[in-house]
Amino acid sequence: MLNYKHMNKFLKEFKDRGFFYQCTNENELSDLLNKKSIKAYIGFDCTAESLHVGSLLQIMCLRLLQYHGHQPIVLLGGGTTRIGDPSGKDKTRKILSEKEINKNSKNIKKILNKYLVSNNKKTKPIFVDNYKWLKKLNYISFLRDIGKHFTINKMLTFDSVKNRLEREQSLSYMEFNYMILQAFDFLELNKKQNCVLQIGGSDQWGNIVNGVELIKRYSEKVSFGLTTPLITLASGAKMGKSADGAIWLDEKFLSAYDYWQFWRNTDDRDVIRFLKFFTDLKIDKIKNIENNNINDLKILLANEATEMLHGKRKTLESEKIAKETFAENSSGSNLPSIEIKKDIFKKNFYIIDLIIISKLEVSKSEIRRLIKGNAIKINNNLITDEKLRISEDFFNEGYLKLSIGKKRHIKIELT
RNA sequence: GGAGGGGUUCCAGAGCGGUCAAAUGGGGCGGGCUGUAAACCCGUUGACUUCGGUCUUCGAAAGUUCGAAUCUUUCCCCCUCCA
Repeated sequence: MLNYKHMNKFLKEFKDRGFFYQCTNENELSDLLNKKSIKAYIGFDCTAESLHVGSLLQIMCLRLLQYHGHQPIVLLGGGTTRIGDPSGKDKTRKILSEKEINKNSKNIKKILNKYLVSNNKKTKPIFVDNYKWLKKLNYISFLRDIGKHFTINKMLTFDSVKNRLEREQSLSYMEFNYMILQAFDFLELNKKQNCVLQIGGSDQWGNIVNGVELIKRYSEKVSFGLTTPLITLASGAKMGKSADGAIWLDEKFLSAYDYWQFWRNTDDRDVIRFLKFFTDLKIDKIKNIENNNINDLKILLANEATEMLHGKRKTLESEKIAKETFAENSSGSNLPSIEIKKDIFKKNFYIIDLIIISKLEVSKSEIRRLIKGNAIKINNNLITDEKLRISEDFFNEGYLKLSIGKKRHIKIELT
């Protein structure tokens, strides 16, 4: 075991932050990192239009890499997405069209750029798409050059394959090849970019090791693999899913305020862990504040995480809105707002219509249920009559605050 | 190619001629307690409603019947076993 003192700084912080799960050869990697700057890569699937917090840990790995003077390579899996990674999946997933994959790839790149900006040429992220080389593969020569290095015997022992077979779920030949292609990616990046390290989630271990071995056999060169643990929440749920689905890293799908709220609502038990995972705060600093008021820590977490993605201005704004709506219970000048015209009151205009217009709810039945359940408030006054007619009288200084439950609020302005 | 099993509301999974908008669990939502936490308790969870009901759902289409998620036929899709 490596002496902690001599361990490479990047690797040390990687461990201190809880990023570390497995490494193909820790000592050697540490030595190499001590000697020089390297290039390391992480692959991202292009299955969805945006990344969500499930991928955030990987992104933070790349950031940490940059911080320590190494260069991240982001591999957009335009080619492998066409195949589908069977790791951790019970079923073959649907195959995406070319157009979708390209669109996804572009969007994902945009998000990653927010996290990986760098003026330093040496740590500037390199983006590559494996479709570029995978599409050119020639089947016969690929089998001869690459395929010969893989034995079926071994491939059958990998969890991704084994699980499928054990559960008697079919695994297509196409998916079976995924790991070979990923190994080939690593080889390609090793040859072309001199990339010597692949990082990934623990579910990628098998795929990564394959790459390391392929490079050894094919090029007789040493390379490394490093994996991060699968993050589960204290509640046992998978990271990244919430009420309305995934916590997207794209403002188009999830507003900065909602993103901020996601972090603000972190389970007590996860807060310190998440500060280490998802903020740039130094470990020492985190140790110092560990026993601070838990809610202050949550706000800190929310601020740090949101600023990294959405910038300072939107973060401050989110914090302010939150403060106004939760702490002061005021109308919240920065609340999301919509406008309605005075004319609308000429006809009967009920509370239900108001909520429909606010888009906070789309179903009238659901709104009726909410009213019965004491969930609807106007200007902090509980509404119990579903036939309540809304008039100008409800507006103070030209606006009104509509609330559903404790967490959904909107400002409605009269024009 | 042969033999079986199956597709049910967000998910899992009951129902197998009327009492079925469909058990139960999970999840979600709302309320209570609190700290915008956890745990716990309660309510709710197709749409519309003048709150009487009305309309649309059980892979798709057609049919039997007073009446179908439940029966028949055809089609589509998934799975298992044998060759």
